[in-house]
Amino acid sequence: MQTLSTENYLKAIYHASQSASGTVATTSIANKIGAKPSSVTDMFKKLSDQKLVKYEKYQGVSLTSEGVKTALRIVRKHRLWESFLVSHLNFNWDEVHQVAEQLEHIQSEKLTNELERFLDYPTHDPHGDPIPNRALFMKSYNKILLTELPLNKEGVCVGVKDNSSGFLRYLDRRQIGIGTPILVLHREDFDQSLHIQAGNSTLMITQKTAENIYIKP
Amino acid sequence: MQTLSTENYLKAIYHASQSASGTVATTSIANKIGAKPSSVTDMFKKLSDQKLVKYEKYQGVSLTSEGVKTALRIVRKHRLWESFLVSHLNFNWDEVHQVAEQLEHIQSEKLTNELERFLDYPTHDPHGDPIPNRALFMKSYNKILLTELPLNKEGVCVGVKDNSSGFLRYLDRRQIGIGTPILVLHREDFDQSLHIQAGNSTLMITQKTAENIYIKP
DNA sequence: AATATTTTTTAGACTAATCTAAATTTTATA
DNA sequence: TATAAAATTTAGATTAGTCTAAAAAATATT
Repeated sequence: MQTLSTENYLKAIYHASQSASGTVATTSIANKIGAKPSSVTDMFKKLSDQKLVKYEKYQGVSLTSEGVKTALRIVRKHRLWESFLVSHLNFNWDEVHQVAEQLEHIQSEKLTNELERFLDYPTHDPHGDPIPNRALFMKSYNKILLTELPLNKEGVCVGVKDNSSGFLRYLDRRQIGIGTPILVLHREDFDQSLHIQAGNSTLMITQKTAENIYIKP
Repeated sequence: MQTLSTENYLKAIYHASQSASGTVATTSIANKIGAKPSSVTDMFKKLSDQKLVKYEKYQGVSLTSEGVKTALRIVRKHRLWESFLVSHLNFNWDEVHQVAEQLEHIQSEKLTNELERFLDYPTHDPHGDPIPNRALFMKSYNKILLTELPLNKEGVCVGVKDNSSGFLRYLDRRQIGIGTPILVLHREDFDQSLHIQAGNSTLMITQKTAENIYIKP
């Protein structure tokens, strides 16, 4: 049985190892968790004793297969709860994260599985991230960044890289959301900004914005 | 902001002061919480510093009005979640308590209020206990124990005193639940056992059982 | 009322998770 | 490759919540 703290570490290590390859560094987890590197080292040792991570001094950590399973169980709960909050409790996609951070720690397999059934087995959460099923298996779209979408090729927004509520609310104002059809009309050579058609409206977005939007071509 | 532990103490004190009058004793809380009396004393001091309880050495505690409010906020969440689990997630009334014990600590006013709306403002949980509304106000039925229901006077089961899953499953087997119409056919002088009509079936129940069933006459 | 029993509190210790400051190792740079 | 900088670990301290054992107070009993 994990504590709240160990669950948060496992999840942070899981997410960190998704973006970077190889092992995960102490400081990167310290930043994610909001703790000092020395505390992270202590926790790495503890998780290593429990065989949830492989840890070698000064060499960072990687999740064992048991560690991955534990992390995925938490990710599964997090994303199911986010889906519930948006679909039934009138939460906006930029409001769900903080609450789901708490709900993901509730221990009850029945609860998780019944919630999944109630939601009719969703495959993706409100940010477009895939939801692990009961067997902890998930398939993600074959997605690209909006910066990589060729000119005049129709695509659909299927997710965002940056989940911060600032960015999500910005997208709301631009009327861009999961499922919005997107077409790149022009790419400005000078600053890589894009003129796009999003749904019915035409608008300009910066390179930075485009780097945080996932597209299914 | 309360911790998980202080919230559990406040709730325990609240429930204890519902049944007994006057102040609540150290040992009674120790038993409810499953902690040693010395730990309870420590916590009483802490809660007293926070002005959530009135505490005098060797004299037990009572909740301040702020303490009552905090406790009721937790009770509200507990009962709303229990209602949700039964009405939408296929939980039986004997399975909800343990999960609700975790869910009641989730901090999000929006979540609580939206859940209440989603459930269409329920007034009672699956055990017949009243749910405090947003203003923390609740009204309970004018209920009596089944032992007090006069012979041949029609009543309806509106709650149970003992919420243990053993008792609840026993009632399930007898097909007694919230809303079941009950009529006392005969009261045995010898051992105070009752012959009752519950719904369509006639059955015998012990005094102990009758003492744990609430009836609205 | 004196004594015995029970309840409650105090004192001191323990664990998990954190911190700061110092020491060590790795990585980058001149 | 030697040195500087950055990352990581160790050592020791802190906090919240708990415990045990002993002391003190309240309550019950003779």
